[in-house]
Amino acid sequence: MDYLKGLNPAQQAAVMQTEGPVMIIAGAGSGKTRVITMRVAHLVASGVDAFNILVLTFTNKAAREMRERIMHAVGAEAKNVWMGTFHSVFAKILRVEADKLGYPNNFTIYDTDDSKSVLRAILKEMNLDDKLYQPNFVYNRISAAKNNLISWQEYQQNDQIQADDFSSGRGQLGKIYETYATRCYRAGAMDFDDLLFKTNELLKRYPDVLYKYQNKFKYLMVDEYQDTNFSQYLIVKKLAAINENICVVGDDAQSIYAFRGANIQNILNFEKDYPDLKIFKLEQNYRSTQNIVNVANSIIANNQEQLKKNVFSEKEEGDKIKVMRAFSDNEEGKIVAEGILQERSTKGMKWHDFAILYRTNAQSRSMEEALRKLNIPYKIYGGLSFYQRKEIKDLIAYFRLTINPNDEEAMKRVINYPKRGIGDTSVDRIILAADQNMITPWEVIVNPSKYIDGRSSAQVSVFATMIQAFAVITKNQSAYDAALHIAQHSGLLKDLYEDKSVEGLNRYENIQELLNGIKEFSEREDIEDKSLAVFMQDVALLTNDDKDNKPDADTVSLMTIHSAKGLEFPHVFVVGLEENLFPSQMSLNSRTDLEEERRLFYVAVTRAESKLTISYATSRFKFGTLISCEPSRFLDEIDARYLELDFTAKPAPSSSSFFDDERNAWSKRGDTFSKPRPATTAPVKTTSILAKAHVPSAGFAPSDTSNLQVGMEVEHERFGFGKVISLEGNKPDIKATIFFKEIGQKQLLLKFAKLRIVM
DNA sequence: GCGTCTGGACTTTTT
DNA sequence: GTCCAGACGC
Repeated sequence: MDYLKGLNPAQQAAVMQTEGPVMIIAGAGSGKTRVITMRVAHLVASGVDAFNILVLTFTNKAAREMRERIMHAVGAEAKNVWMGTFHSVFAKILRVEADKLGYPNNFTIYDTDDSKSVLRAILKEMNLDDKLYQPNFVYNRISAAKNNLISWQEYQQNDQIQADDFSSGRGQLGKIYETYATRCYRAGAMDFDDLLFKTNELLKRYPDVLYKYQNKFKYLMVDEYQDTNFSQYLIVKKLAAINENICVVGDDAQSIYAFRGANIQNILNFEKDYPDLKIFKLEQNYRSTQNIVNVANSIIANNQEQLKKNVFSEKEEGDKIKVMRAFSDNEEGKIVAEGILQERSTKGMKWHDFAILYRTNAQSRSMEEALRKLNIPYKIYGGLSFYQRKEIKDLIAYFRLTINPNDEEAMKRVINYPKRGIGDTSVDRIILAADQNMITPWEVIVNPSKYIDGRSSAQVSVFATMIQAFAVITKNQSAYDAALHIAQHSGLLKDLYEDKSVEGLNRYENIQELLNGIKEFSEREDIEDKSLAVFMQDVALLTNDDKDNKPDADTVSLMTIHSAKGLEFPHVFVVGLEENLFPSQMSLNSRTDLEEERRLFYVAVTRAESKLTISYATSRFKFGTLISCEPSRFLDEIDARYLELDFTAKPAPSSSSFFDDERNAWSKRGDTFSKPRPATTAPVKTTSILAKAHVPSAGFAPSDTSNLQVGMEVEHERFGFGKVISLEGNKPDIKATIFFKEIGQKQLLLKFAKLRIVM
């Protein structure tokens, strides 16, 4: 019972309660991962076969870390525990059962780019306005439907949905969904949401299959349960239905994926599903100082929807939370970088003790620049992953097509790369012929002369023969030999080799790196089938941190708050605490969204172990223009006694004197952060003299207009002063009718119009 | 069919 | 400010 050592009573109780439904509400930093791993260890130690345990997580990283820790606790037996992300575990099951749903076992997994590309093609074919039907929007709509287990048939038959779509002028969405689903099916492809959607279909249509897995997975555990969507919820519920040995772990306060369909109700309502549920609350935070925990508590207290809990720390009180103000995004970077430099030398800390967390990826730029200037080593997490690089996707597309020749997206990607004289027109003809003859594009490609006229059909045949040859090699040789052969004989390696630019060199190296990765795979002892097809099974599900994973490097970490979930750092900087940025302006329309932003802030704050610094800038570049910013409402929500304000930052010397006015204005302000700033102190933007009817006031700068209200007075660069008469339309496309004193009434799209709010 | 140019969109988060 | 898709010209 070694594993019980060092656990507090609540943690021990949660570990020991192995039978029946269990919910563990785990506050931030309360040793959640430890409890899960020890619980698995305990199950194995008390005689449960590791093969009968399923642990579901949301990220590969969480799964990997947990497996390592369980290995540490119970040894090699840990390998037999089924453990992985929802997507990877059910992809694995679907590979076995795919034929029941009419899919090949070697089905392709379409990533988001593939899905959007399919959608773009469909929108084009249907001749739909891509402003009204933006691929992003359509994708999210279909994704939301799938996550709520609404098939395209149900989508089309649902009166409520249809009414919504028609009233927004997007009546074709149901048809698009249908075509998209059919197209994916034809290509033998599932998108991310399908992996869950189709699993549900499988378990519903085949009770015997359900029964098989219910008996296989006698013990289920779900990490980050607050992030499950309906589709995931139902899979878990079904699998657990016989044994009811289900343990979910989560923290409602850290639910930050509602935008992806996560339903916080899944955790809030868990009790209703399992009346004899045992609930354990882990409330002691072992990570952070009391001040940090208190600040976090005071933030989350502003949310209405939450499970009551009392997170506390018995660590030292710690430093107060420092709030820094900068005058621009660049200056914010500078004071953060300087802060790190100073802290490191005075306290003897390492670079890797620091993390900079931001709301949006775009904010990394100013941070990077500042860090580079001071020669501070850093690493950006998230962002473009290795597998999303163009050259990697190209080579992988060859692999995909070789393994599943019906993979239409892969085909489109490589049929003319490197150039082989099969242009867009030919590709369009191939797809058209496939549609007309009710066959797949690949069937056209293998027999082009039969379906499309002469000119490019010779080249198409050569291409087909090449891919068929790749397929033979892939069947008979190891993953590495096949991959190398494909890279060489497709011409891709040569094409990259000939590009001697810095980026070209880089791309070539990346391909080498991918091939090295495949080589490692080919040399692994623990896998029987070392074919390229097996290597490819998980590739679509891999992300950032699976590659270039060097935890030993001593660097400052930069990442979005979302990707920081589950991590901790001694000193955390949370930057960009400004209205419309954090909380994001997309979240300001509903309480639910705003509460999610607040939980996000909670997550950010609770990453810090001993020191937390928060910063905001009073102006920032957005879409290439300088706008002025208000401090975030979240700052006001923090109990002031935990804060220490540091407004010593000096404006950059190049700035003009208005900054002094600004500073005076700020120093006069009272206890709250968010008092409306006087309009006259807007930062100077040197405007070109396009003014004709109107000369803009000195220091004219566009305000952020996302909160523009009817009745407000505004100034337009050219139209002069006016009053807002009405506002219509939704979020990004709000149209304002403004009556200008000099030129009369005008309608302006807010996202384009550069308006300064006068009052 | 291919290369270059340009207008428009993007900036909320990711398996 | 940057990137990409689509348009245009060769």
